Amino acid sequence: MKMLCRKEVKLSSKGKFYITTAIAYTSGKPHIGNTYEIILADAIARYKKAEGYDVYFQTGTDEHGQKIQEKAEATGITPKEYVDRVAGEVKRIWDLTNTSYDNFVRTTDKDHEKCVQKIFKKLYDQGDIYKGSYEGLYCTPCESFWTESQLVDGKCPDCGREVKPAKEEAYFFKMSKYADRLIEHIQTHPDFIQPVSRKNEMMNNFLLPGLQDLCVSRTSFQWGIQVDFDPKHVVYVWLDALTNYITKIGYDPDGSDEVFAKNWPADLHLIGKDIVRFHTIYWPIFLMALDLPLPKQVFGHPWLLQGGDKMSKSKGNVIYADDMVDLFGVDATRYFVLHEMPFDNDGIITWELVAERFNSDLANILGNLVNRTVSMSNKYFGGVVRSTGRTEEVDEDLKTVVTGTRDKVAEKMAGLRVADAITAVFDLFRRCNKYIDETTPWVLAKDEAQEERLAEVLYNLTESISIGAGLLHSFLPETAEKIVKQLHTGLRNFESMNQFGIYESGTKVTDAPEILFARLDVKEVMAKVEAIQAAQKAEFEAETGKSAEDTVKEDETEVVINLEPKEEIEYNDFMKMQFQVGEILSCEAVEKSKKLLCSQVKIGSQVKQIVSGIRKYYSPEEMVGKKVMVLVNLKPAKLAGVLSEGMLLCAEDENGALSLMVPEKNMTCGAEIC
RNA sequence: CGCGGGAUGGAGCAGUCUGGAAGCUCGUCGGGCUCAUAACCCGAAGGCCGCAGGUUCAAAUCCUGCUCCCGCAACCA
Repeated sequence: MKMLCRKEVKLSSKGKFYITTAIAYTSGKPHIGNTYEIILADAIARYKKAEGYDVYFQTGTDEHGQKIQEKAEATGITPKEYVDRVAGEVKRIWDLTNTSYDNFVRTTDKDHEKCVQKIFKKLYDQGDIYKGSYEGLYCTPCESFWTESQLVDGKCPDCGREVKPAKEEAYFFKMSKYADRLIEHIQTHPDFIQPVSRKNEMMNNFLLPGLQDLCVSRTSFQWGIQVDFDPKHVVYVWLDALTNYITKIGYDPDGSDEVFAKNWPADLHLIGKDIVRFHTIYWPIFLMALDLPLPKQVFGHPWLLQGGDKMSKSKGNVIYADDMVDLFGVDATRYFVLHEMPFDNDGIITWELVAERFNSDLANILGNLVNRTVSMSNKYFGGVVRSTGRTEEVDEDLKTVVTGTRDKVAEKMAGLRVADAITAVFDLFRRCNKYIDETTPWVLAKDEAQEERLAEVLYNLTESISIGAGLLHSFLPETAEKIVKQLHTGLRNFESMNQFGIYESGTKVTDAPEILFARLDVKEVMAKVEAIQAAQKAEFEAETGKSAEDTVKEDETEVVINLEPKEEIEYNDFMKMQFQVGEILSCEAVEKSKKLLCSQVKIGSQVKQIVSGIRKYYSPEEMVGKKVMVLVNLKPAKLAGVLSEGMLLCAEDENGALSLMVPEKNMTCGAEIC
């Protein structure tokens, strides 16, 4: 839902500000980490608007690619149906979090597709894109290319058949042609890549060693934008996705419209740190080739991580914006992601942390402040707030802090330090709480002679809160509006937020103050969280078919694993495999790997070297002396360069944890297992 | 030696580029207050800033080595 109560934009605009988020890949429902990006962009967009910029804010979805084609096939629907569904979901969540984007683009939009085709043609005609071939090892039945290292015993990892060296026709973009220009641009524009640590990463890893030409077409799948002059090719990902930033604001190789002329170049591309490379290398080079100016700034924000565990649906610990909004509300969700995200490092989100933040910051500091202030006005003056001029020295510091907050926020926002900006606003509210303690209105109320002073104190508080609410509006729009509504005033414009005394004296505040954020019982929250997690697990099981029917529903503590049944085998097939008890004589970690252990295993009178991926679960020391189950006649293979002549058998649980299979009674080394 | 990121009081983070008394929020403990949502305000405890060296008058910050974590890559026989 777009915000309605936007203040009329001053004509003295500071100029335009075009901000984009990365478009979300429609391979699944976005979790809170993805949602963070759009909320962050929204806060910046709203803030810039408040400052007087003419803001254009674009987001959307990236809907092409092999993965999506496969997902759709697996679900039994067309790719278009699939992306319609997911894009709808993405948009729903973006709207749920009250983000004020101006344009929601989809890469399946016809005008975008058409424009990408034109761009592709133009780049081809001018020689930046050329036809070449992609070389690798090809498995004909699977229609897949594999690299040497992906092969299993020299054969296709999917079907096990022979592969042969082959070439696939593909179009490539001549990256190297523009590399020098890009390097110079990066070096002469220190703000281009933010934070700076990412800039060094790009220079050292990709630009300085020399850029490879980029493959920009594929023939191995169809779900993409067709290359119109060579229909068996589709345009490959980045040329399709990145160009949304221009195609959807009116770029056209044959002549762009005035919207494009006004907004391009983008002022800020807000993206995740994982795609910095594409936005600071390939994208600028595409733009150079199109003879367009480069975006002014690319900010690669860090990730929001689930504490302890990695987010995974099977564990039921993925946090979605919907659930957060259900439990805490829209603004609390926005507050958490905006306030808790570090600038440079990854941040941590847990339900407990969100609940804690909710209570201490939103309920205690802010909500309670508004409530107690409004209540006192009602109690002592029938709700009328008036300035009497009975100032005292103690007022000065309050006013200094309050009027200084706007510029503090401005300074933080200029550096995209959104978390620090929001902290500055809360410092204002903290100062107000302290002011109440310093002035003790309830004491003044007992002395009739102090009535004028008491009125002034409450006026100062009300005025401070309305300034705070104004500054809060970019971050927590609904809350800010609720506050000024209770104070019976409007949102203040940015210009005047460093001036004290604008709240109209004599205004009557609401006589029924609404609780902005009701304190939460963390235990109750966690009980609801458990229900959410259980539901998520159930959904996962239903989707994957894993243990859905077989798991006894009422016994939730019992976790079982059901596998896809493999095809039935003959006894002879079984007899082909030779299992024996082996004794581990020695064991050491494989140097080049993090997961592998290399064991010398005594089987009968011979000793075999066996490499296993169990380092996470067993130390080399504890391996020694164990009698384990070994598949002996497996064809030897090299792992991380080390020869392995068999396989140690393990059981794997639902979390991927491994346990070696050992004989239940002591067995002689070399005993056959059958 | 695959690439990269990280390690700061119980928790979450700033500070590191541009060396100069170790900071913020939460939690804990003690006190104050009662207008308010058991909220607010004040105070205290709690850190050899991962380890070991080096540069410097001075190092969380710069340099070297090491350990441990986390992504990616590879691989999980």
